[in-house]
Amino acid sequence: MREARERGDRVRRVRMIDVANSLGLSRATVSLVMRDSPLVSAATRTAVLAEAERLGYIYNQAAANLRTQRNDLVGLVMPDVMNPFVAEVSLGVQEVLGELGFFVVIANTVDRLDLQRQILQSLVEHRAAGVVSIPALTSAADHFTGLRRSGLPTVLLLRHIDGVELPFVGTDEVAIGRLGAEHLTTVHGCRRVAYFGGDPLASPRVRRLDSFRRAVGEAGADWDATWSEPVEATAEAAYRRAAELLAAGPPPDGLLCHSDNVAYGVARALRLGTPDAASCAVLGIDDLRQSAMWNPSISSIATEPVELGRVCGRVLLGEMGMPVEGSRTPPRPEVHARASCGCH
Amino acid sequence: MREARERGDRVRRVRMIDVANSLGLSRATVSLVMRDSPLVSAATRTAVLAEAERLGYIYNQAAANLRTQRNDLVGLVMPDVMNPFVAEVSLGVQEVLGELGFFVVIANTVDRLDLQRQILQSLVEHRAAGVVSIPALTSAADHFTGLRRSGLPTVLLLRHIDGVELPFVGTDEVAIGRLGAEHLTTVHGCRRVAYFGGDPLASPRVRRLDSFRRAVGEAGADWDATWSEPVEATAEAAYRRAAELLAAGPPPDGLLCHSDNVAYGVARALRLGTPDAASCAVLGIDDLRQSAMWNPSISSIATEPVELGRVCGRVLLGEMGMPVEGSRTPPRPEVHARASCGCH
DNA sequence: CCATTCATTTAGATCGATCTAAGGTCAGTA
DNA sequence: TACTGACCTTAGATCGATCTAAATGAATGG
Repeated sequence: MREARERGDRVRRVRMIDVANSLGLSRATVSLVMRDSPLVSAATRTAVLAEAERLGYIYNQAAANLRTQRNDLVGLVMPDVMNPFVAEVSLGVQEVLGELGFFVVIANTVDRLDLQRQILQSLVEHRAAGVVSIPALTSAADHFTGLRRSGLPTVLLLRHIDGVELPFVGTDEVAIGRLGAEHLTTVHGCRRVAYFGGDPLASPRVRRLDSFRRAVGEAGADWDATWSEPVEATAEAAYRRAAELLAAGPPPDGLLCHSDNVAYGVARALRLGTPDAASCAVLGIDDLRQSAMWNPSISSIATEPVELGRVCGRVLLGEMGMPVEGSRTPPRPEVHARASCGCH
Repeated sequence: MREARERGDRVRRVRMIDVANSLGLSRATVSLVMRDSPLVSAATRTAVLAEAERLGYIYNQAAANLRTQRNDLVGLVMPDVMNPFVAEVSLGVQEVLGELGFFVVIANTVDRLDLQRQILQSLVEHRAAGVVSIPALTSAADHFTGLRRSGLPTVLLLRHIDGVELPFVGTDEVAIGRLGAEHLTTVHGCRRVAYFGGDPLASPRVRRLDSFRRAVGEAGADWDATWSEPVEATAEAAYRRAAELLAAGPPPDGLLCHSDNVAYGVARALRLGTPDAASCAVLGIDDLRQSAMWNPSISSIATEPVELGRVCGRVLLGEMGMPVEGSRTPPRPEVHARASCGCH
């Protein structure tokens, strides 16, 4: 054992050439075996694999990456792994790309620009095969010029950044706004409504709000600006804000919430309030799996996050110049009506 | 522009030697600048950085990794990014390791052994700096022998696998079981209790169940075996099972649930059941942020997932032979009493 | 029996960085 | 003048794979 070890407990690495020498073959042949090339004979293949196993050979990706100028790493750069919606989207991306042998990893920016910059830089320097980025909230166009120049195939997901010439995949915010307005006004006859919560910088909020407000106006219902102020998109923050507003006066009779998480907090505040508060119709967005379990069960506009992730994965494959099968259009949102809007 | 491009639109890579030649310096000097070495003069440093910027130089990590036999990649291999508890743990791990310049990424096994094997193999071949693994449920000891042999610094998290000689970090399951039993029997005077839900293979369940059951016996309360059967640890599955059991007869008067997610489903079933069902005390485990928002608000045994992640990160640093500051002992669990057990 | 084809194998260059051991400059000192 | 040490810079070997173009040997065909 002595000569096999050096520098303490560190084992001397076994390389392709060691496997080759041990069998009287060349590195090239061993390399072909490792890459499952059809060029080598079956006999050689089994001999090489057996010898590699016996010697404890471990393929060195760093060396291969250097030579081929390629890498199987695909980065999913997201601002919040705690958010069940984006977590679900990641499943779809992983499904599409993992199947083709890519090594899909998630990197968490925690919505911080400095971390986002560092992570994207790292992916560029590692010569990743591709990147899917849900931009941090405060991102500007020039945070992505480096990425663009590097030529690394990139897709922006969910949050659109004006002025960035990179492919974008997101939910159909216009449809979401319209669906929400229709459901609240036409189905439930709400006369005064608001869009509750979300960060003012988030592009989905801006677009939904616009479409929602227009559709509400067309239906002849009133717009409540106070209840439509931005609020951090967590259940706790939504609860606190809704409770404050309730203390100041009665709520609108219909609320489209920025996300199911926001709806949870709003529903709690309404339930603990006056009886007329409890009659306010609440509609979430995302339809998280938990929403059906809530009390009251939360009505929500479903956006099929997993399929959205698949679509995103396919668009990225297109960017990487690979053949793609399947839809590259985000799924159509639809209302899943439950108790919180008064449907059951 | 013509000579700068080749093969369609692909720009000829700029290398260190190009920067060096352009300034009449050697590669070595440029390399030192890129690594922020104190050996180079301030004048040379600024000149090199400016020229690198001008030429559009991008550092090649693959080449550096090959030469140094090192990599700043740390893999967090987990079975379910949708689980808010493990997502929160990941924040702690990332905090500790990210601060030291490691590139922390999350890889999702979806609790599948084949994907887990593939991901761990990939990390070994990439010569990652370290791995934190929450093993897939059906993992056996021999799924980790390859990892061990490779010498890649590894920490197992949350799920213990018998016979694996790798450092393990997890919540204090014995304390959780005891705390749960004490709260239900001593504080609320429950006479008949059960441990609800969780996968039979999950090591936390086995350990908690053991400790919980013993403490329950010592307190003189009865054990309900039917309500203690394993159930998939999702709110939906817990709801369905609890509803089934309720239809067959009255529930115990105290339930320790495998997780807050499970408690959500159980609480819903109890609330929709008979009045005596609603009086059953429910205690979750993990204390997710949402739990305070639930109706009824869910009492839970808090395990400080972020701090647990930090502890895990520190243990991994230790494995990598780096100096470590801070605690390497998991935080002590404590009961956060709310409405679901009858505290408010 | 030689030319041709096919299947398999290979030598040597190459990817782009870092490391080692040594070299050059220059000010201060004996 | 020669020596010393501090400071900065560098030539050449090296990491471990893949690629290109060519060699090898066996089988086939005329």
